[in-house]
Order: sequence, then C-alpha cells, then structure tokens
Amino acid sequence: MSTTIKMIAHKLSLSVATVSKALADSHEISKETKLLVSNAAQEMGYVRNPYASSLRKGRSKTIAIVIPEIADSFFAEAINGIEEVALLQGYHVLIYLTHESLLREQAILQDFRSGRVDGILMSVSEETNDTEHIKTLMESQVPVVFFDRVCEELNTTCVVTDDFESSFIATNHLISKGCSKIAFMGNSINLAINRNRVNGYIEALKQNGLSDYQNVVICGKDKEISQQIFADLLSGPERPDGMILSVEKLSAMLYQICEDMMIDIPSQLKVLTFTNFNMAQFLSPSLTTVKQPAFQMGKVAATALLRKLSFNNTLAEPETVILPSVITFRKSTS
Amino acid sequence: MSTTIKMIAHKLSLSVATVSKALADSHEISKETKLLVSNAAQEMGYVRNPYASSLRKGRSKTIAIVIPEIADSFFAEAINGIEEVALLQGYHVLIYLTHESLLREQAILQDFRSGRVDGILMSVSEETNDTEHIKTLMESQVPVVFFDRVCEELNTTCVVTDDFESSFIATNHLISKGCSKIAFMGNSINLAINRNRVNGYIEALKQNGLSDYQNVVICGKDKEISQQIFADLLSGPERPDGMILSVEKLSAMLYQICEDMMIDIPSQLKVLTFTNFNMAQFLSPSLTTVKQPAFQMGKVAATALLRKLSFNNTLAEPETVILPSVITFRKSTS
DNA sequence: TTGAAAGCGATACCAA
DNA sequence: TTGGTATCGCTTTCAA
Repeated sequence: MSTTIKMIAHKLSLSVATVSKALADSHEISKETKLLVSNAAQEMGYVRNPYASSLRKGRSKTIAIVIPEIADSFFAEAINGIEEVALLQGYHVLIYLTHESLLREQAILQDFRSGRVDGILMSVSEETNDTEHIKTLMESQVPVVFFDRVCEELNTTCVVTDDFESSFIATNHLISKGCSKIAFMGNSINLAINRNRVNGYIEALKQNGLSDYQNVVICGKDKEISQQIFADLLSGPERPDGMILSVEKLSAMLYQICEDMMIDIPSQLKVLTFTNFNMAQFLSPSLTTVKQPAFQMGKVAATALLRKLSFNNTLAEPETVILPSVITFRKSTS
Repeated sequence: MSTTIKMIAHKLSLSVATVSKALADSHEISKETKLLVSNAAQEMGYVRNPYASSLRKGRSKTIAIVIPEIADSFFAEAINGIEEVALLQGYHVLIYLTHESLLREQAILQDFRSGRVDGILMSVSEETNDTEHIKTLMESQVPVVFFDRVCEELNTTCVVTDDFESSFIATNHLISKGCSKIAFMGNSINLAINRNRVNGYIEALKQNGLSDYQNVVICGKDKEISQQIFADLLSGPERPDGMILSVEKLSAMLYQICEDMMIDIPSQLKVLTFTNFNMAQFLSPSLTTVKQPAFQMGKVAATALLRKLSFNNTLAEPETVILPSVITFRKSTS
C-alpha cells in the first residue's frame, strides 16, 4: 500500500487539505508547515497518486504520440525530441502505433475522448483520407499538433519540413546527372507530405521539359506488393534511370532488388531517398539522402503542444512551422 | 464535457450502479438493460474515464517501457513487439528514456510508486550498478520484466538472447579468418549482457590460445570520448586486426574512423557488430552481424509481464527466456 | 494560516 | 435484476 496524503496528515496531525496545499507549494501555507510536510513526505516515500489527481483536476499531464510505426529512424528520432521536451515539463508520454491503419487510428483517438491525454502529437496513417475522428477530438478541446504527416485541412499547428523544395531540388539533381526518366516512389496520395513531394518532383520535370516521363508510383504498406511493383517497373520497357524514394524502408528493398536484377547503381539507375538514416554514407553505393530534421521536429511539435496546454488552448493560434531538410549528394546519384 | 455514466443513467432512468455493471457486462444485469445501456453509450459517445476507473480499481491497465534510448534499431523493434501485445490485451504503453543515466532511471521508477503503471518492461542503463530503486518497486508489488539489458541478481523474469554463445561464435569466426588481436568494444561492465558477451569472447580466445591479446574496451555514452578511444586504439602500437562491436551505433563511428585513417575493412581490420540493423548487408563493406530477435523479445517480455498482471503477480515464477540471435557472415569479416 | 467538506467518475458492497 | 451509497486519493472552495 503506497503512502497517501491522508497518512501524512495523520502523522503530522494536520488536515489533508493543508498537506495537499503544502505539497503544491501554495502561498497559503507557512514555511514551517511546508518543510514539515515535505520532510514527512520524503521520509514516507510519498508519491502523488496521478489518477486521483487527474480525476480531480481534469488534466492528466500526459500526452500521446500517435504514429504509423516506430521502426523507422525518422519516427524514432522524433520521439526522442518529444520525450526531451515532455520530461522537462513533467509530462508523461503514451505511445500508439497505427501500423498505417485508419481503423486503428480511429479507435485510438476514440479512446482519447475519455480525457486520458491532455493533447496529442500525431503523424497520420497512409489510409487517413477521412479526418472526422481527428476533428471530433479537436472539437472536444483536446489539442492536436501534427508533425511530418500532417492534415493540412485541419486548422491546427503543423510541424513539417520543406517537402516541396527538397523534392524539387532532388529531382533537379537527378536531371543534372543525366536522368530523363525519373520515377517517384511514394506512399499514399492521401498524405499531404507525399503530395508536396510529388508536386516538387512534377514542377522540376516541367521546368526541364521532362514531363513526358512522369511516373508517380504508390507503394503501400505491404512489402510483397511493393517488391512486385519495383520488379515490374525495373523489368518493364520504360525502365526509369532515376528514382526518388519517399519512404525510408524502400531503400533496403531497392538495393536488394537491384542486386538481384543486376542493375548497377548509379550507372544504370540513380537513387535518392528521403530518410533520417545515419548510415547512408556507408552504404554501397553511398546513398544520396534528403535528411529530415527529425529530432528538431519532435521538439518543436512537443513545445507547441505544451504551450497550447499551458495556455489552456486559447490564444495559441495555429501555425505551420517549416524546418529545412538537408540534402546530401553521394555516390548513388553520381 | 465528455459523457459520464451518470448522464447515461439519467437518460435511461437507471442508477449509475446498473449502468456501470451493464457496461462491464456483468451477469447481474438483464440482456435488455445491457442492450439499452450499450446503445445509449454508443449514441452519446461514451468512453469510460480511465482515471476514475484506475483510482477505484487500483489498476491502471497501463505499463511502462523504460529503456536507455530509442534511436537504436533494437529498441525500436522491441517496442513494436511490446505494443502489439499490449494493444491486444487492452493495455496502454508509457515510454520513458533514461539516456543511460542512473539518476534518471531512479527518478522514473520513483514515480511508479504512485501506481501510475501496473507493470514495467525495462532495459537498464549503462550506469545502473545499484538496483535498490528496482528492488523497492518490486517489493511494492509492481512487477518488472527485464529484456535485453537485464539485472540477473533480481529475482524476476528476464528475456535475453544468447549473448555468451553468440559472442563465442563471433570471436571464433574472427579467429578462423586469421585474426589474432581481437578487441571487444562494449559498454558498461555493469551490464550483465556485456559481461556475458565479454565472457564468450574471452572463452573463445582462451580455447584458441590467444589470450595474450585480450582487450576489452569500454565505450561510454559520450560520442567524442568513444571516438577518441577508437582513434587511440587504431593508431597505437598494438593495433587490433579484429573488432567486435557490442553496440550498434559504434558501427557508423568505426566505419567513419577507418575511412579517415585509411584503414581497410576487412583486409586490415575485420569488424562485426551486435545489431538489429536491417541494412547491414548493403554497407560497404557489408557488415557481419549478430542480429538479436528484437521484435520477438519485445513480444515475449510483454506477454510475460501481462501474464503476471492477470495472475495478480502470484504463481508466476521468475524465468529466464533465451531467444537465439542469428549471426550472418559478410564481407567485413571475410 | 489551517481545516471541513464537497466532488471528480467509476466501482463494489449490500440491500431491496 | 436493480439501486443506494461509501469509497478510491486528491483538489478546491469556503469557513474558521
């Protein structure tokens, strides 16, 4: 049985009210009493029951991270950034994975209507084409801050990177290296992030008169299907000579397929990936990357959310923060 | 304001007790009433307040993951496995990072004395040489299950991989490839996992009469210091011709240093890493790895913890589950 | 400066 | 099968 305020009160012959206030460092309580209480608390190993506190206060000092997956260096790093900020402000962090399923995402957000969390940091799933579940939650005063995979149509704070520009630069880079048939491998078209990257790609093609070969390929979450798509594309008549991978895990897949099909990177196919992966430089061939500022994005998103919470979700107007990605040219596109 | 049991009761002219029982699918309640209640709940968008429930029941249906870091493919995958099991059984998952700090680990566990979580899944920090904080928690009936970085001296369930054997095989492999001066780069000697690996290494050296060059190097969490240690080791008179990296992130560091110092892998130095990393095969040179079954370890650990919880932490005797790692030989040790 | 008491929402005991 | 009510531990208002 853990120590309660009541026990402390009993021991010191004080009321629970006084003890509660003392522990909260209320100005109504005398210095001496505070000292007495905090000593007793220390000694008795008292830790405030968070559930009683949450129930009473209507706030849980807990936030949720809702993301598609975790075995991805971007999300792992972003969590790192979020955790750092949360810890500093005394918040606890619940983690939920949607595994790219809208149904799961809906179920998770549905649960949040219970008041389990004070706010949410979220990157939507590939399947999220309907945002009612998110809207509903926001309407019931649970602030949501998006990062990376945002919903642009929802009026709230978003933390993203410069997807259009990065993609534009990346495409131009491939073109400058002699590519004329560049394929863009993305995930769901539902995602604004993907649309922005696609648009950057298309714009670059257009400016270079290469729109004849405009090839946006959607690879879903299913690994086998993606592999088949790659294999078909690379063995087809109109084989690309350049590829932009919008999803980290496609890199390993493509490297494998190229090895199997004996396609040389970069001489036969130039490749570039949007990833946060820190070993790109040591791959064979070393991989040209657009590296997102994952840690920073996590920090900024968490900071924005906690600010909303401390301002009681008022006067914090929605904003879009754009943090720059860094493109590093390596052998895979040389 | 979210819907409460009281509101449902009011709407249906029932008592809160009845509604509560109906929602819990109690046998005391008639089929008709249950249907009535569940319909109303659905319609009103009712979600049980978890904090009120936890307060009353003394259980939170929440577990914590306490790990050193998250930007590491092992831990990321392990979380994946944990989350899967937790979700299936209706548990929520709080995540805490110690960043290899004992102080932080103690503070986190201290908080758990509040009843915030029903159980804990944990991999200890490098600095954890004192386990009082863990013992205290276990004594207050909060079950702890260790995975990967376990505390062998604490009497509870541990999920590990075959560290001694893997390390033994790995060392023998290097020896069979002609190495005679093999260095073992580990993290804290506090960690049983590290000791087991070191012992496997030492045993292999001994059996091959190579104990003259027995070199266990401790790289802490500080990146600069580790780099210096590597640089010194590789520029010293007794430069090793083989290296076992016990920590994933040392791989990138070593590849970089070898590039800078123009040391060729594998001709001048053979390298092998304990990692869960899925692109090892595409590194240059491709990296020989001991791959831990991270996802599976997460699943097994979570399953064990939840079983303890459902059995009220009785009759679940402590056990040690050993899941095998897979060693894959590649160019870095050829 | 301190204390009594109501109440957060759900659960569980006991009574009807 | 249903309902009244005490209770979980803490916070907060109001009174002393």
